[in-house]
Amino acid sequence: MSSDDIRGTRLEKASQLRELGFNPYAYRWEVTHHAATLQAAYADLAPGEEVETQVSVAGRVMNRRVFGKLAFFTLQDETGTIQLYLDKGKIEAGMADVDADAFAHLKQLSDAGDIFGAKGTIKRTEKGELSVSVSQYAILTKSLQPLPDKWHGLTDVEKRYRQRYVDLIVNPEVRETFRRRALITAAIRRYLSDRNFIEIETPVLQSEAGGADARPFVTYHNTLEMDLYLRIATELHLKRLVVGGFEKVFELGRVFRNEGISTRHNPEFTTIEVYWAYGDYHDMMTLTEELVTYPATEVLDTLKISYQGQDIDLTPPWRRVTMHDAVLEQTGLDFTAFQTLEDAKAAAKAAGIVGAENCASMGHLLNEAFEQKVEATLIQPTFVTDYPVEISPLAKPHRSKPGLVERFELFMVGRETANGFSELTDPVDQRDRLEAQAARKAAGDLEAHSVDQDFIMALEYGMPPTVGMGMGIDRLVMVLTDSASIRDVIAFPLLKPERHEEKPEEKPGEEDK
RNA sequence: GGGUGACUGGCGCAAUGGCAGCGCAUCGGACUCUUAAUCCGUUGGUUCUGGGUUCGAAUCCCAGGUCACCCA
Repeated sequence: MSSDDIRGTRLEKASQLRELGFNPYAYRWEVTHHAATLQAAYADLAPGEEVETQVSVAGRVMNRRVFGKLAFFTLQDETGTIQLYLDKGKIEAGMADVDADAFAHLKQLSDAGDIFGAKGTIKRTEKGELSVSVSQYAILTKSLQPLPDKWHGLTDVEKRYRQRYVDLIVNPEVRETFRRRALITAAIRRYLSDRNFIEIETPVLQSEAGGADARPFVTYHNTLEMDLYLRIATELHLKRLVVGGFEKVFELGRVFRNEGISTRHNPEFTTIEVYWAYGDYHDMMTLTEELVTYPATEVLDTLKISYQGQDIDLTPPWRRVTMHDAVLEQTGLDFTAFQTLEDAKAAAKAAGIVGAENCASMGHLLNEAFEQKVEATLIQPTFVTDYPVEISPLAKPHRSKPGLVERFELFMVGRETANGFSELTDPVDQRDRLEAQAARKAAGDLEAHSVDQDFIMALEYGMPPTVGMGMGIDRLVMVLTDSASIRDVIAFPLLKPERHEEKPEEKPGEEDK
C-alpha cells in the first residue's frame, strides 16, 4: 500500500471518528501522570497486581498488539513509555455513555502514531509489564503518516536531519541529546547568574560585521535601503556594555558565518561570550574551567567522560601551556630562537609545515605550526596561552612578553572550544590594529572587516581592564553528549533543499549577488 | 573546492546485464496477558533525475541532484 493509500485510509478513519461525535483533533486532555513517574512509583508492584489509583496519561501510540477482546498499546510520552492494557469489558463499561462500541472502534479507528489520552488504574500484567488498565480513552490527534519500521526505526541520516520530528519520535537517544543540551545551557546560565553576571541581548542585524575573522551573511533592509550583516560574533557590542558600566555581562546566542559545512561547522551556531571587568586572562581560564565542569557535573554527574571512544578527564585544573612551548614539544622548533623570518620558514618547512613560505609574519608561521602539528594532539582539556599579536587583533599586549598577547584558547578532543583574552583597552592601539584589518579587506580578504568607528569611540570613553571569553556551545554539547557531528546537537541543521524535477520552482525576482 | 561511497514500496533491506523480491507497517479475517504478539489472506514500485550503450539496464557509461565520510 502506498503512502497516499495509507493517508487516505487514515483520513477516512478521522471522518468516521467525527461521525461518532469524536473530534480527531481534540482540544485538551487532563494529564495527571507521566510514564517515567509511574514506572518509578510502581517499580515494586508484583506481576498480576493492580492498584485502584486513578491516573490519566497521554502520548503517542508506538505499537499496537490487538487481540479479539483485549489489546496492548505502547504509549510514549516525553518521559518514556508505559503500556495501555485495553480490556473490552472495562472500556465498554467505562465509556457506555459516549460510545457503546468503544472497543470495536478502538480496534478499527486507531493506528500506531496516533496521539492518545487514556484514563484508568494501575496494573502490572501477569507477564510483568506495568500498564494503565484503561476505562476511558480518546484519540486526541489522528496521525496520517505511518511510523518507520518499529524494529529497525529510522536510520537514513539524511531523512533523520530533514524530518527531525520523525527522528525524535522513534529514536529516544536523540531526544536525550537535545534534553541534555537544554540542561547544559540552563546550567551555564544559572552558574553565571549565581555569580552576578547578567545576560544582555545584542543585535543580530548589524551595519558592519566584526569581532572575528569570518565571512558574514548579507541581508537587505528595504525602507533603510541598505545592506545589513548577520553578526559573526557578539564581542564588540558586549564590550560597549562594559564601557557603559556593566562589570559582568554575557550573551548565549546564535551567530552566523557564511562558510563551509562539515561535521564541526554549521552556518548558524551558538556561542557564549562572557566579559568580566577588572579581571585578566588568568581569572578567565579558571572561570572557563568552571563553565565546563559545572554543567558536566550537573548533567552527567561526572567529570570523567568518554568521547567517541576516547577517555576525557575534565577534572581541573587543566594543563596550561604556552603556544611556543606546545610547538616546541611537538616539532622541536623553538620560535624564540629564530633571528629572521627566513630562518624560521626554512626550519618550519624542514619540519613539515605545509605552506610555511606563504606566512606573512613570525606569528602567522608559529600559528601555522601550531594548527598543523599541535591542535590534533590536544585531547585532554588544555589551555594554550600567549598568542602572537599578529593573529589577535582585539587582545591586550602581554605584560612581559614582547610580540605576544594575553590570550588563551581551550582545546578538547583536538578541537578549539573556547577563546579568551585580556581585552585591548587602548583605543589608539585598537584603531591601528583595526585599520590594518580594513587594509586587508580592501586588498580582497573576505574575512576581514572595516573599522567599527563607534566601537573605537566607546573605547575612547574608557573601558576598564576587562577579560573576555567566547565558547562554542555546540562543540561543548558534542563533547558532553558524545556526539560525532555538530548536526547531532543542532535540532534543525542547515540542509540544501531537495530539488524535485517535476516541480520547477518559480523564482520571481531572483536576485543573485 | 577535491576524492570516495550511498540512493530500490511509508520504514529496514535483497536482486550474475535477463519476470523487481523479502521483512515490518497497511488492508481483510481469527484470537482476553502481549512485548518486533501469533496464525491465514491482501494491496502497494517513474529502482534519485536526465541522457547513452544494449535484443534487454536497479545493475554498465556520461551528466546532474541530495547525503555521508576523508582531504583542503
